Amino acid sequence: MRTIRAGEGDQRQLLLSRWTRGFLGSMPVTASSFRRRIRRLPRCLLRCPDYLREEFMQDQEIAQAVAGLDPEAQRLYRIRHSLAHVLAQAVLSLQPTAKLGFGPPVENGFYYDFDLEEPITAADLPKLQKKMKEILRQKQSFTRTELPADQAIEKTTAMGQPYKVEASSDLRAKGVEVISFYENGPFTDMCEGPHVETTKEIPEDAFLLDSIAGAYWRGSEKNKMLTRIYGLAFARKEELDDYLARRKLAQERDHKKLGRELELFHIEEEIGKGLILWLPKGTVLRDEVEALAKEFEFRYGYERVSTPHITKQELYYRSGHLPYYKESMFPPMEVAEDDSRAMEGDAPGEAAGARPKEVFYLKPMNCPHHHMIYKHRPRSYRELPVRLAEYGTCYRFEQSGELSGLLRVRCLTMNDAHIYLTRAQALEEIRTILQMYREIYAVFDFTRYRFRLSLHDPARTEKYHDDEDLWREAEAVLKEALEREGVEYYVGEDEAAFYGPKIDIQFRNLLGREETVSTIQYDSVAPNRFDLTYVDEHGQEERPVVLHRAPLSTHERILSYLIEHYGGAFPTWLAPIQVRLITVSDELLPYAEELRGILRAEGVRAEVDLSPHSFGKKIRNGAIEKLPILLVIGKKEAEERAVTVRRYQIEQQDTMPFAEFHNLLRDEIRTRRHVRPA
RNA sequence: GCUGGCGUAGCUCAGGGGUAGAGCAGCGGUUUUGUAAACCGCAGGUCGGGGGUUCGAAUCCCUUCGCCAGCUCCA
Repeated sequence: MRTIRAGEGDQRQLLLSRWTRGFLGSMPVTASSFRRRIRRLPRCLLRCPDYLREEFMQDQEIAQAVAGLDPEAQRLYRIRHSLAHVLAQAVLSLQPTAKLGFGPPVENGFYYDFDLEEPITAADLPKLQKKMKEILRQKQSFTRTELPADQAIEKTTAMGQPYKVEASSDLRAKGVEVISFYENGPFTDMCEGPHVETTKEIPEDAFLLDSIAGAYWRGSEKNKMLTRIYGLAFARKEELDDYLARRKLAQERDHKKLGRELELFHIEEEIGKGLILWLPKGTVLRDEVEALAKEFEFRYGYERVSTPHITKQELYYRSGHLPYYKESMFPPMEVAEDDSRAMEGDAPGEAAGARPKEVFYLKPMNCPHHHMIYKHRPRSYRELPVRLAEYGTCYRFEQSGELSGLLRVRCLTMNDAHIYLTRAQALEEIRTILQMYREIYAVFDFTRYRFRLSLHDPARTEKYHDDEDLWREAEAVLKEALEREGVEYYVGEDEAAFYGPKIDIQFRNLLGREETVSTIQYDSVAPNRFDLTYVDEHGQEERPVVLHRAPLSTHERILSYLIEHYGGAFPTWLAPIQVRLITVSDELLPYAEELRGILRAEGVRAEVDLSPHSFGKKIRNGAIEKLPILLVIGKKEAEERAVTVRRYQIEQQDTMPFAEFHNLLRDEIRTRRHVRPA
């Protein structure tokens, strides 16, 4: 039985493992489990950048597996890949001097990168698309030719395609002997393939040039930025339409849009980018999520702490954030007692005298503070694990282009905790953390996530600490915890933190983008840097291990997911307004207000609609605001001390005694039950 | 940070050289209503900011800020 293992050292294997482990899952992977999972491979292939795919396809076993993919997936792959060539052909016909980068198939379609003399804008896309359709109608056939690497380099040079020259030279440098070309009509491209036989196979109405964006050549910031044209492509028109409809639906649920419409949060230019103003309703969401976290953490033996937002630079030299992490931190504040009130514009030093200034930073993380709490007195092995939890607010100077709604911000509040324990306790504790994570996810019915074991790359000494023994131990513990808990996971090579490996939980949002939401990190560095100790049963001082964990991420990030996950229609326990009472006429208001009083006395977020609108309008407003429960009160209900319960998007309405409703509601909120349309 | 696109009323959007518009929301009246929009009226904008071209700029040019998408980054 052949076993494919990650991290076999050579570069190719590393690349391979990086892009395939997600689909191969737990390692080592046996041939049988490999075959079982191979069905999921196409997506991986499609998401894999072109230059890595070449590496990827050279693995015999994988290449064969791909060849054995279901014919439909293969066909789609060929269509998308061929459309990329057709796009390049169309671009060249408009701009013969365009230089070609890579043009691979990707999830939902394809792209091609161009170095253009004349910029192309979105307005040019219809023209290009028309040209592509003309090309398709020409029924051009694709023919493959193979050349020895040397000749391939000559050929690409003769073609006047410098990027292809670079790519072919690199392939030769890696020992590739034969390089293939595909020719269709007047167009030739260096390409691994495979392609359709002729453009006839490509349906004219199932693709669409979608967007234009910049992309660095070979994905490196140091290289020139090329123009990338994205296209959507499917095997049938209905699939394209279906995808477009799904995307439109996803856009309707965009947390930025819902955040504005439902008055959850606001970003004010005058306050600063990436700095969120949480409106009253959004603050309820934060508070409820926080209450959930505190409940779990109490149950799992955490103690809460609280730490300041600014701290002297000395702490960050000790932690190693300075100078290493400096570019992600807000610039320092220099303060001297004498000039702390000095106005901007005063001559520097004038008021300060000779007194040395203190330098403060906004904290980018909570860990250093928690470490100081741990070490404020000697610790005994008897009290380990010590679990310190804080919803800590941190400030990070993220690159401006990275900021996006709630997903990437500059002020964030983390569901943070640090666990201090002996090395022997680590495995059990990590298993317990994993259990807690899964319990928490179950509350929200999360399904679009996967676990990633994020390991270090021993070759990148500049990125990681250099104690290989510690790496081995830490990576083994995380891996074993995952396996003992029966968690499906994949391996992310070169995804560790500098201080240790991690288990990251990758969530996929509605538009398919994946982000780390939760994390569990094994820190082998902090204990030394902070000189953390405990006294063991023999009276010896020992180093504890530190685990960082954040199941509920940051308020900002988890709420961006929750808003999209629920499409703004939150379950009752989470909803900013849980119950709105709507009266058929004003004379019933006193009854409604009495019920509201009863509910609010118990902490239920209930309100009476006192607006001057018509009854119908009040119902409509309640629906637009996506409130989970509207209580309709007419004469009939008032006489019987009843209510009519109307739930969001549930047609069936029930009239019941208020007391009965009250019991149901109490239970629904306590158990955090989500009542949804069937 | 880079590339491209976009900034008009609280929101969604029209207007593309000749003094700024609609719907919704808001406010004031009238209406007292049984399940997704009652009626009438009022108010609301340095057209993101700054500079330029022009007799005249929301409109053309430059610059700056912000937003969006992608790329890069993400302890």
